[in-house]
Order: sequence, then C-alpha cells, then structure tokens
Amino acid sequence: MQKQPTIRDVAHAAGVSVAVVSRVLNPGSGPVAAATRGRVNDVMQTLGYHPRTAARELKHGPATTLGLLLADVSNPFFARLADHVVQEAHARGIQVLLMTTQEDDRLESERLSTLIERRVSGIIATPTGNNLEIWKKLQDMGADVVFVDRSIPSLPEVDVVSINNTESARAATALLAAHGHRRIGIISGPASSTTGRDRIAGHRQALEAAGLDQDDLLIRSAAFRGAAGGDAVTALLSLEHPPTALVVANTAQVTTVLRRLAHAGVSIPDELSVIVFEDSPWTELMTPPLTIVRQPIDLLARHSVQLALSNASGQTSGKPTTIRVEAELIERSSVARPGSK
Amino acid sequence: MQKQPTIRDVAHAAGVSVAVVSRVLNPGSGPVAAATRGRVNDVMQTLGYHPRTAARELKHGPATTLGLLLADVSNPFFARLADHVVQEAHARGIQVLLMTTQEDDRLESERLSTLIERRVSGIIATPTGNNLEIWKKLQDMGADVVFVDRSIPSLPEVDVVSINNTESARAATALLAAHGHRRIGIISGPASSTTGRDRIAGHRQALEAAGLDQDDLLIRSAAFRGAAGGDAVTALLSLEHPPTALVVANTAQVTTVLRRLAHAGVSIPDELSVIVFEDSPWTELMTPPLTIVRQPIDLLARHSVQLALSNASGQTSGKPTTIRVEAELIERSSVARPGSK
DNA sequence: TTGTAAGCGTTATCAT
DNA sequence: ATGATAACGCTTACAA
Repeated sequence: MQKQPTIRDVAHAAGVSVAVVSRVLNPGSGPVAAATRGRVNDVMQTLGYHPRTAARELKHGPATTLGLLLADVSNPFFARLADHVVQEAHARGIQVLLMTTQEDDRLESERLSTLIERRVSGIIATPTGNNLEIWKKLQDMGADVVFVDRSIPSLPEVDVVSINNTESARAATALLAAHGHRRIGIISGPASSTTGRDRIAGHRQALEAAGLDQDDLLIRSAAFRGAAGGDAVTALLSLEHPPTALVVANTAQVTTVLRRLAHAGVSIPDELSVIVFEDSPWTELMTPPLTIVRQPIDLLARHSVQLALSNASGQTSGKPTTIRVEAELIERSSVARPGSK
Repeated sequence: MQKQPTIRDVAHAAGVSVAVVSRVLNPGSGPVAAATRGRVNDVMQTLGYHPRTAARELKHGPATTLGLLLADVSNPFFARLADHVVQEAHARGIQVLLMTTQEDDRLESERLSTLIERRVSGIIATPTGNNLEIWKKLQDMGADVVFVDRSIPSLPEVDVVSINNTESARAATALLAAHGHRRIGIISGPASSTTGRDRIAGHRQALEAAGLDQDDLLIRSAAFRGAAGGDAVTALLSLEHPPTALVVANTAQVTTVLRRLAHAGVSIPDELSVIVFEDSPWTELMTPPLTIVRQPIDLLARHSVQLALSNASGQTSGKPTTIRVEAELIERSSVARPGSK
C-alpha cells in the first residue's frame, strides 16, 4: 500500500481540526454540526480516506480481532467450523485471524505468542493438549480463551464448547448393540485427547449397558494425522475374532478407514456395520449411505464466538462455562444385523 | 486481556532506557552489551512481556498480515486452499486474516474495507466478479492483490494464480469423447465467473476437435451456491436426447449433482459417464471411484502467497503476473463407453 | 460546536 | 553502549 491519507489530511482539506474528523468517524463520541459532518464525509470520500486500525487499536485494546487456532483446516469438520466462526464474528463486526497447529505443540506455542502480541480480544482453539503452561499464563493474563471440540481437563478454568462426546459414542455403540452386534470395535482419537477418551468411555458405557464383553483389542486410539486409522482397521480385521461392527469416532481418520476397508474388500454392512463421526455430504452418497453422528457445527461456532466475545466485554462471569450441544445420530444404511452375509 | 507490561516497564525494571530494550527486541538495530541484553531478556521473561503488534504496525506498514478473502470455507477446495495459504504464510512469519464473502458482493466490499483499514500487506482473493471499482481503487492504492482460482478479465492489472481451466475442461471432455461419447454435458460455474466461462470454452474446444455437435442444451451454468447443480441435472436428464456423459466443472456443486443423480437412479458409468472437478478423498471411495480433475492446491497457495508478499516487498514488478499451474486428470472408474448398459 | 494537546507502545535519530 | 525524544495515526479530555 502507498502513502495513505491520514486523519490530518482530511481535517486540513475540510478546514476543521482532527478532533472533529474523529468525531464524525466515531458517531456518539461528541457533537458535530450536520453541515460540518457532511463536508468532512465528502472529503473523506474524495480523498479515499480509511482510518487505520493499528492506530485505533493502540489506544484501547482491540475488541476487533479474534484468534482462531485450529489443528488444520483441510479437515472438513474444522473447515466448516472456521466458516461459521468467521460468519458469526463478521456479524458482530469483528475479524478472525486464522492459525493452524498441525497438531504440533511447538507450532501451537508459536501461534499463541503471536496471538498474544496482537492482543486479540479472544481466542477460540482446538488445543493439542500440551503447552499447559502457556494456556495457564494466558488465562492469568485475563485472555478470553474458549476451547472448542476438545478441551484440557487439567485446565478446568477455561470455557469449553463441544458436543457431549461420551453420550454420542454411547448412542452409536448402543445402536449397533441393538442390532444384535456383540463384537463392536471403535477407532477413536488419541488417548491424549478428550474427544478420544470421552468417546471411548461412551462406547464402554454402551457395551456395559448391553451386557457385552469389553475386549480392549477392539478399542483403537488413532492419531489425528497420518494413516493411523487405516492401520487400526488392518489390526482389527486381522484379529482372531474381528468385530462385526465399527464406530469410527475419529473424524480426521474416517476416509483413511473407509479406504482401507474398501481395499480389504470388506462389504458394508454385510460383513461390517459402520457408524462414522462425520457429516460430509459425501457420507450420504456412499454405497451404502453411511449412518453418521452429526455435530451441530453452527451451534459450536455460535457459542464459541459468543463466549470469546462476552468474556472480552468485561463480563468476566467468574465461573468458567462449559457448553455441551447435542450431536445427532442419523441412521442411514451402513448398519445391519450381524452375519447377514 | 489485562493491562500488559510495556516496553517502559521492562526498561524500568531492567534499569535501562526503552531504546535499549527496543534494540534487544530488534537485533541488528543497534549495539547492546551482552550483559545488558541478558538482563533485559531476563526481565522480559519474568514480566511476561510481549511487544504489542499494533504499536509496531503504527510505525511502519505491517508487512505481517495477509488478507485471505474466500467465497466460503465450507467448500473443501477453498478450505484446503486456506490451509495451505496459512501454512505458507506462517512459514514466512506472517499471519492470515480470513474473510468470507458467501459470493455476495455486498459482503465482499465490506470485507475489503476492513482489509484496507488494517493496511494488510497483501490480499489473496477469489473475487465475486463485481465490485470492480473497489478492486481498481485497491490497485491504485498500490495494494498487493492476487486473484486465485478465478479472476476478473476487466482487471488485467491484477496478478492471477489458477489452473488452466480451459485446458482442464478440454482434457476432460476429450477423454469422454475418446470413449465414444457423442452427447457430452457439462455443468459449470456461472457464466459471470472466469472459471465457468473458461471451462465451457475448453469443453467446446474438445467437442470441436472431436467433430461433435455443439448442443447448447447440454451446457449448464449453475450458481456456486444453492441447489443449482441438482436442478441442472434434472434438466439434462429430461432432455429429449439426454447426455451419455457429464463433466461437473463446478466444484461447489459436485455433491448436489451426485445426489440428484443418485435420487434419479442413474447408474454410473453404465447410464452416464462422469468426470468431476473435485479432489476430495471421498471421490475415490465412491462406487464407482470417480474420475476427477485434481487441482494442485499446494501450488496455487504457494504462488499466491509468494506474489502477494513479493509485491509487498516493494518489488513492484510493474507487469502483472499470471501463473497457470497444471491440473491433473485422474482416471478411475466413472467413465465407460456409452450404451454399455 | 470546535480546537488543542496529551497520550497509546514502538522504533529510530541524535546526542552523549 | 546507552539515553532522550520525536514521530506513527488516532482518540479524548479539557478548553475555547
């Protein structure tokens, strides 16, 4: 960008003082004669004047920028989350600085630093699970942090917005059990993640409620990145007693799991019933259409932005808020009775 | 965020002047005794000091923020583009302000305003095609704009990074023709978009090269948003002489098209051969696996960031740059000879 | 109603 | 090697 006109240029051209220009810039900050206002506005127009955000932010904290720290935006779940967060934020006149961690705590801490330096008014994040000290420092600094999707148990002070992971997984496994499956596998996120742990817990609850054996061999924690999901499938299939049903509770690994299943020639649902945590339009286009657990991404986004911003408004509620929205189990055709081959 | 320590607090606590602190903050900006540097660093550490970006930006223009203006991040293509842009930017130490337009020019112009106010060092955008005056003004201001994916023909001064849309569509249609299809349909983006127009042009080239009739009824321009793709399918299928092959060149409408096809009970590729412009992992998981046109998103992102930033560095090459990267036609199983039903 | 001037937190220029 | 101090562009008491 070239040398842009400043508020002084406008003032001079309009034959008024900078204070007056500032007042027409910020209506309500002081009186301005209608005639003057008109003239000033005209000048701004012809000069192509745009107030410089950096200068404004320098005075008061910038209640105008939100940091969105996601693992990765290639993952459609996070992408849609980002989309909604951005829209919610824009609706409130605030902008979003998008950062990604690739699930790498080193990168996460770097991103957090720049977020701090920018004095963002709030941070919405899917934490890697590490960098405990930094998160702590952040909340000590009075930063308005909201964890979305996942959380960090040892940081109970932070606001959290997510689905009820335990219940969602419980419902999925329960549906499978209700169809008569006795050997139900689950591929979830890493044990270090709350989503991974909670979904496994829900799975176990359903197993217990249905009076089924808890075979730990059927429970697989797969990393979010890489081919972990596919490997878990292979391991599961080569078991002496392989599962007849599978819950894929690791959204980031759904396609790798399905690919491996396809390569292995496993037919769904005849040989294996499947439920996935994933709500892409593609799930419905599969053969057969997949039974899924759908997360209400719009709600996750809305609440996250709300929290991140309400806290910023000084409404330090004191108590940390945890919002759990309901996920929806959508039955399609990838679940059948076992042995229906 | 609470009241944070400033450079003055650090200076005071370390028993030096702010100038010294600034020098340790910006190595190379001046000499600092090793001992002093150590002391200052310690103080910064214990005080938890972070230099405020807004203040820095106030001095010199912020070569530290990039605006990324996309139509919508729910679209996996744009999502992956965003992901790569963010990574490329971070690798260069610069941050990304993510904005979306929902293909709405009103929103686009608002977003552009805030980008201007922030004096971002560059803007990477998928323009709606309107707001001509604003884009013009932007380049007059010396802003570093890069159009990615699409462009605006009447703005030849702007850098553009995209695949060769004409050639990509030509290759797709040519493949279909080579399989013996004589009635090949195409569903592309709106005629107002360069991608829409170029891909249709490529389609026509292939038709001509193959000596086939140009039936305009087989050419459908569908809006990026909404159910336009599905409607186009219905229209195509109800033709007296429906196509035996279809190129879906509107990435945003691929799933709606496939859904409509599925509902209509059209079997692929027996009744209809299909090629889609889309590179989601899901395309390979479909039955049958889809033949696709893959865009090298990483290259699009890398070049975009490079251009947006190199221009910013004052390297005003003068001439606008247009970079066309090659898309890849990946043959899978959704294309067969016609009438193989 | 309008103008003056003191910051906001950094960087950079000159002195010392 | 270090220290004052004047910007940077804007907001905001406080005067006029």
